[in-house]
Amino acid sequence: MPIHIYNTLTRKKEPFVPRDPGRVSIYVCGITPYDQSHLGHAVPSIIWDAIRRFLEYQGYTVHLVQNFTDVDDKVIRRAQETGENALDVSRRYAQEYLETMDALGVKRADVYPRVSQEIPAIISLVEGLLEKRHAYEVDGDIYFDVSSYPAYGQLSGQLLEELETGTRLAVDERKRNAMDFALWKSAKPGEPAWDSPWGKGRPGWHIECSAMALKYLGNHLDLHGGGVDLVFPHHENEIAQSEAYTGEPPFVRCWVHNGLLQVKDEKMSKSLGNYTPLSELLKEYSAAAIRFYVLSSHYRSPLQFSEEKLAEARRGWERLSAAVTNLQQLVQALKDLPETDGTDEKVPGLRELAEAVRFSRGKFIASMEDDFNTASGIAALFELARSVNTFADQMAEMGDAKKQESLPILEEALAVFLELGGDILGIIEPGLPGADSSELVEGLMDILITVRKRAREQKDWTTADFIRDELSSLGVVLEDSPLGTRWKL
RNA sequence: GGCGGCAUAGCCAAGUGGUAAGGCCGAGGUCUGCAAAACCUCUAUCCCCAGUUCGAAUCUGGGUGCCGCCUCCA
Repeated sequence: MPIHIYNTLTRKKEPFVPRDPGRVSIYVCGITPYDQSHLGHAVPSIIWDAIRRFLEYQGYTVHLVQNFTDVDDKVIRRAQETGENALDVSRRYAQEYLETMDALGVKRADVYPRVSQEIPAIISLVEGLLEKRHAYEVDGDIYFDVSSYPAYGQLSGQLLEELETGTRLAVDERKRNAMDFALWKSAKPGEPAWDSPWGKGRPGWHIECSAMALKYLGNHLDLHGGGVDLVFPHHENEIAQSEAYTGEPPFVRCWVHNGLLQVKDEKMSKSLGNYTPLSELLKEYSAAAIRFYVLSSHYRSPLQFSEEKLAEARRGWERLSAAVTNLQQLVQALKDLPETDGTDEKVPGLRELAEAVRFSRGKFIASMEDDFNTASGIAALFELARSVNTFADQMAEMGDAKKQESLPILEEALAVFLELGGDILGIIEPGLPGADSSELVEGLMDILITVRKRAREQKDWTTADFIRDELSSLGVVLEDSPLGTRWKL
């Protein structure tokens, strides 16, 4: 099955065929860095991270570009409030954004272009549009003439006439058409400005994405992403100006929009002030748990946020996560077993386990191929977790030979978790519990567990429970599984 | 007013024609010295109405409710 992706432009799932075989070009609308990042910003980052990793897993070479709109009304306003230089403000928040995304395990894009660094590309794009009479100048401002581009409205399904009558803002009298939008704004005092053929000024809002996308990814990108709130007017305008400029539609082969994060039925946004900074959330929740929460619903659905929901997601994630670390420990223990001569006897449940491994991998891949259905993919991992746990429960009664016989299948199961849940979704963290603790700690834990084991053998429950309780108060949990005692922090 | 989208159990959430994945919470059970973990069992006919069909959560029409966009926003 080829990958199918829902294309906002056609409102259908379409087979994914990249322009160049084996290579995928992706442009994702980035943030306007004027304040702290919140979960709403992380949603597209996490989603696109998963998409990108999946495409790479499938063998594609991905070229990912994500911009920073660092020259913008809000950045300027913030700078004026704090008395800073606008570019210093955006640089600081852009840096914070990148660090936060790192903390969330989001792989970096190949390029993070910034408006302030791309002025020449923007100017030449505006010049081209003027030459082709898709734009006009009024007092140092340049506007895009929407009437010059007949397909305007194709992405959002809006008709130009309807848009005009529905305009909520007072229309600038100097514009030819109410929907015309600024490509270039003449300089105002105190604002960052650059020289241009039309005097000092700065780019309008939409033009930068076209300029950067065309510059870094060419005239026909494979995928262009962003939140649904950007469909109109931002992406609509991007299409108009890009295609008017290149004369080679389509600018984008497939438009991909994610649903918005909502808080109490409103979208989370800086302007509504209903957000928790990501830096705060990351103190409470692991990156993997946050990713799990975001990826446990489909990317196009709106996602309801609340601490309770995040905490609920974390409980689910913990079970999955625990299943994997237990499996890792089990595989390790089996490898340490003394050599046996093997056995001809059938290992009960092993065939079923092998089947479950095969099924889960297949279901996961098929889910991701079907419009990146991460929710369904995660379900496949849970199903495998249960199969593995069931099998592990049965292993207590097996001899060493049968246990060793099971090792290859268990390793395969582990590989499924690590590759699909780990490498692709980033919700499974490899590494055994306490793997980062010192050898001394490891050694001491072994001693404590052995002492407790001896106490239990002599039914000295007081000593056994004392060890467990004291460790517990230090945050170390002991679990007596049929295959031995394991510990975790 | 216009344009998009959504509506599945107490909660979260998959599922686009064949008789409801998965997770959380809850109840009962198995295992265990106890605990924890794990496993097993149980909990929905899919917002309403009409229609198409042998058959619909899934398609069509009409309602109702909610969200997003039309102004900066991922």
